[in-house]
Amino acid sequence: MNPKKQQILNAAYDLFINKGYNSSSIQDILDGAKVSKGTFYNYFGSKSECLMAIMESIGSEIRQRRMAAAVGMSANDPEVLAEQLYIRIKLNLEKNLFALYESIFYSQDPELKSFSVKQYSLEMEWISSRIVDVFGKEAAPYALENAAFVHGYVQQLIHLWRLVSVDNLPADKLSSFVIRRLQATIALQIAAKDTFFGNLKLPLAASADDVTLEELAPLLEQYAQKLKDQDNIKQLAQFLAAELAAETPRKALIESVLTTLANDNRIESELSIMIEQIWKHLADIA
Amino acid sequence: MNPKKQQILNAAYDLFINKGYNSSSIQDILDGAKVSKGTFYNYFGSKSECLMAIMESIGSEIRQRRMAAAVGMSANDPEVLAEQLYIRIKLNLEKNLFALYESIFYSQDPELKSFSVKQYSLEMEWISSRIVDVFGKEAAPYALENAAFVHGYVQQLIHLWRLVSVDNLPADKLSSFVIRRLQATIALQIAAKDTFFGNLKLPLAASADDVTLEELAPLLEQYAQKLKDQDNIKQLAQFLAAELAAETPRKALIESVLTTLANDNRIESELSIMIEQIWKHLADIA
DNA sequence: AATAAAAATAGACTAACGGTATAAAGGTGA
DNA sequence: TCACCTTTATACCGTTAGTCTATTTTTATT
Repeated sequence: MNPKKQQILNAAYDLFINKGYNSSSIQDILDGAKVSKGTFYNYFGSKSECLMAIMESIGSEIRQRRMAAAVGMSANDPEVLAEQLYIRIKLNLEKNLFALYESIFYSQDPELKSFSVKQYSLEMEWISSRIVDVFGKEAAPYALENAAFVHGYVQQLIHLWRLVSVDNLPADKLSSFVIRRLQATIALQIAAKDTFFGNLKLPLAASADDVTLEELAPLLEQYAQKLKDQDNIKQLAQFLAAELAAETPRKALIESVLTTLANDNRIESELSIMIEQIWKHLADIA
Repeated sequence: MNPKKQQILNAAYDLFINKGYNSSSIQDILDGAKVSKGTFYNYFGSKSECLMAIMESIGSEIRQRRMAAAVGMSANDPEVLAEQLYIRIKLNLEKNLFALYESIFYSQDPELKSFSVKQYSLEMEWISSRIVDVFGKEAAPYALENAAFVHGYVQQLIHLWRLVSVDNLPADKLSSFVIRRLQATIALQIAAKDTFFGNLKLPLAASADDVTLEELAPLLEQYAQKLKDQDNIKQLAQFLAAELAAETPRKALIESVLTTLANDNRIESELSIMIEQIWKHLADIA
């Protein structure tokens, strides 16, 4: 990453989380990053594009940490889900991201708007799929609405905590509490067959789930080629691409490389999404 | 209400819900209301003050409709709660208020910020107290966190609905669904004694609940005196104030007047809050 | 090493914003 | 007629996001 660009991102990041997005002017960013306006607009087409780059990198960090938390654990362990939930809460708290998320969720800027819808959909889709992991296939028809349950409950409990207490939010207690409530309610819901969304699915879910490992291999290869030769990640990604395309992919090797990648915090957004998809489809490999 | 002021409010209202608060300029409002800048600043000290006036009147309308929905029904009927929940959802949908709420919830403007915190607290406090109405005193320690449950769940289901379906949101089905899920989960929660907030309460709860009927009477009288003589509401409010201050208040009469007031859609915010408090304390009267 | 092409940079500039100030015009009741 | 208040129009201020252009720096090529 270009150092000037990184300077700008760092300064914008600090300002956005401390002063809020709308209240931070481009001039503030320029002063903070000690660059001029021309430099800023050389790297970002607009203020909102700068914000999106920041959000993208945060999303990437969350995906990466969540993968790291799941490595070597069984997918149906509710405590792993609670831990993964906790990862986002803690990161959001540490970096004061709530205002940031919400200020763009209801933005009028159409680019920001569609970006945030995509981010939101990804998160809901992720929670849904983890709910199916934990509670089994019979929970699938109820997964999406319970993702809403989890996400909404967490959000409101955080809001309320700030009004009722001056102490730091016990994020670990919060996430395990919500998962406990989820376990209690989802069992009853399945028994009662009480559904709101019915068969409705998120539009992106279909397309994202349909990507097979065979299709992923060339995409991964394509991504790897853009990296510099001396980058370790390039080697790993290219090996992974070749192995996925092979007649008989060696599962243990793939798992090993994935684990290494899941613990590398330099992973970019595009790659982290692919890694997650491979991980998801790992069971398909004999 | 002054016609010019009403003109401004109407124009601002239309703009805020269609273009959003931040994207609507004062000039837009002036053009829409066909008034000059001087007139605007004669009635509102700032753009945010104008927004707050709009939010206030919406809040008043919701309180009034919710009271009307509860008149003559028993307070512990879950279907009444579902109906009252539906009232807000429907109004928010009709008037496209979600963007408005969220755009001010995370505002940097300190006045707007504290205003929205107050509005939010009032809503959570209201849901909490209704939960105690419906599920009894044993639900009290869990009321606040289940208010978070209800509010957050509703919010997320609405968000998601817009992503998964092009149809109109079935707001009635949504509210009764959430109340059903609440009934299911809260029983289990009480049995398991699983609490997150514990004894923590919203700070304003204590002060608002402590207002007695005796203290309310002079406040009501004070409010009534500001009204015009020919206003029917003045007569009703003054009668109510006198009756509350009487040695032996006649419950049936008070209830009758409250019912009349609850169905009058001209009621202002300040009065509607008082009416709600009287209604809440009605059981105290012999 | 010299030079040409390309990329990065600084900063002046624009239009629009929220909000203030002021002077003139209009309306109302005594 | 007069005093008083509301409304209007408009000029003005500081600040905003974004554009444009001239200059400097970097890179590639010979």
